[in-house]
Amino acid sequence: MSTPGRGLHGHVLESLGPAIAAGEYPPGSVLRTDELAQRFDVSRSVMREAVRVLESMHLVESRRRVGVTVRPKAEWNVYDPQVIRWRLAGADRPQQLRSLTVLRSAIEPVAAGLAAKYATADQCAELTECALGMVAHSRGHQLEGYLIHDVAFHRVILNASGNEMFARLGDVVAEVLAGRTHHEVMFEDPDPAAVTLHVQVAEAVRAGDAVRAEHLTREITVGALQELDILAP
Amino acid sequence: MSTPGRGLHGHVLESLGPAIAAGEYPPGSVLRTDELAQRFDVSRSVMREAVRVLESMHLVESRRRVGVTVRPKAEWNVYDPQVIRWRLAGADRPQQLRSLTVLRSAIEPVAAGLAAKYATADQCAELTECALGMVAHSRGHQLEGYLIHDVAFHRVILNASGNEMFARLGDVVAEVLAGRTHHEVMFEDPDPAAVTLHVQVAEAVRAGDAVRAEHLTREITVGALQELDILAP
DNA sequence: CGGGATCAAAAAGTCAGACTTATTTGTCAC
DNA sequence: GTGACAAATAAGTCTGACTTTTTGATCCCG
Repeated sequence: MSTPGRGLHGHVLESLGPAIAAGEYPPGSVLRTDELAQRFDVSRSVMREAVRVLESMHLVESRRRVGVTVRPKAEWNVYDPQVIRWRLAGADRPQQLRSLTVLRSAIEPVAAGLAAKYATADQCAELTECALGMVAHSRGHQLEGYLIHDVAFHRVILNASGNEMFARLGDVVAEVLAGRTHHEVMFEDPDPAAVTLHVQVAEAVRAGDAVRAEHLTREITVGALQELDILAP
Repeated sequence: MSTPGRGLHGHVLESLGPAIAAGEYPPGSVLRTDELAQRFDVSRSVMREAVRVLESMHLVESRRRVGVTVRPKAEWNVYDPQVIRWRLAGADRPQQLRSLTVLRSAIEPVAAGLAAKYATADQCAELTECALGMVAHSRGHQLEGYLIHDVAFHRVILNASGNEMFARLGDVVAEVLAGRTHHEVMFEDPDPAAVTLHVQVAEAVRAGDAVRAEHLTREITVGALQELDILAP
């Protein structure tokens, strides 16, 4: 999506990264650089660069006389967009989508509250535009058009929060929303209640009503949690 | 803290990474691999590995015939623990601490609510132990002892939430709390109200009262925001 | 039989040099 | 001015030799 396999080492990463992220190599598995270089038909230099990148993501650890060992999932840099993409592309997809949705449910309401305080006039306008776009595509199986505006809406909220950490979650939210539309069962038009909520959030942000924007966004994320059957007994 | 400069390329990273993270090279600055290799007195192979790591963090972009260009801060992988550490070590420290504290204020209350539902008996016991440790070190300038138990407390909450994304923020929270104790003005004993809140959170989690755990934790994070003068007009 | 020192093998780490390739920039003709 | 072509440049790649660390086995001695 953003960083295709640029260069040979990138090509290797796109093959090896998803495999590790999918758990094909159990934690503690040992790989050898030379063997990998042969397998992917690249020089050791290239293979070493790829291993360095995997190491920086905490997916593997390289030690002398031992080799390249796969680290347990609990140590991975799970916020690395590349790792997230790799996990979403493999067997870990369901769990990844669930944990990301819970993350969204924590972040987005707070971000919306901040956006109500700090959003610029341009951002307010863009937000309203997105909400109207969602309304326009909410009926008649225009799921792709709806998705585009939905993603844009949440990106604007996260950016307008003024918090750099929130802003960088835009890509993650985009992946979750896209995943929901493309992979999960989504034959019907989006829930009208959700569409209304987005419009109301845009209004609240424009009005500078932080409490209301946060509350409404929380309702949106609760809906997202319910879609994945993440509920409290 | 966790990954000291292992190997030559790690040594280079520990020097170059903080410099870039501190903004010493404005976005768009162009570095050349050969020149860097000379400057750090390493071979090009080693320098290339270091550049690859910086590239995977989205701190720089390497392009043929151009060189290694520094990317704008908005594109950095700001959730990479290494990047966070580098930024905390440099001129960006205040802004980084603020944005991380806002992040905490979004995540931790939700995590505490989930912990109330999913915490094991062991985790509840550990939580109580941490809270008691905080009480024990809350008076008489035992800041270091207090910090240790404070960090452990929040780690347990994040782990007990059962969400892998939350769990991986333990290190970040530890950095923030340590930073507050060590760098900011912290001559006095911790706020007694905050200590009480931690004890109450432990109780709520043990009792399985998610709403109460979330609400109490929100009070704790509001206090943290106030310490940094992050308030709403 | 146990324990510590020593030694050998294994794999990553490092370096140097030659070569390839893509990209930019400048130039020249049209 | 515009288009094509050529030169310069810096990253990218490969190879081979060498070093260093770590492990694990062996051997000697108590």
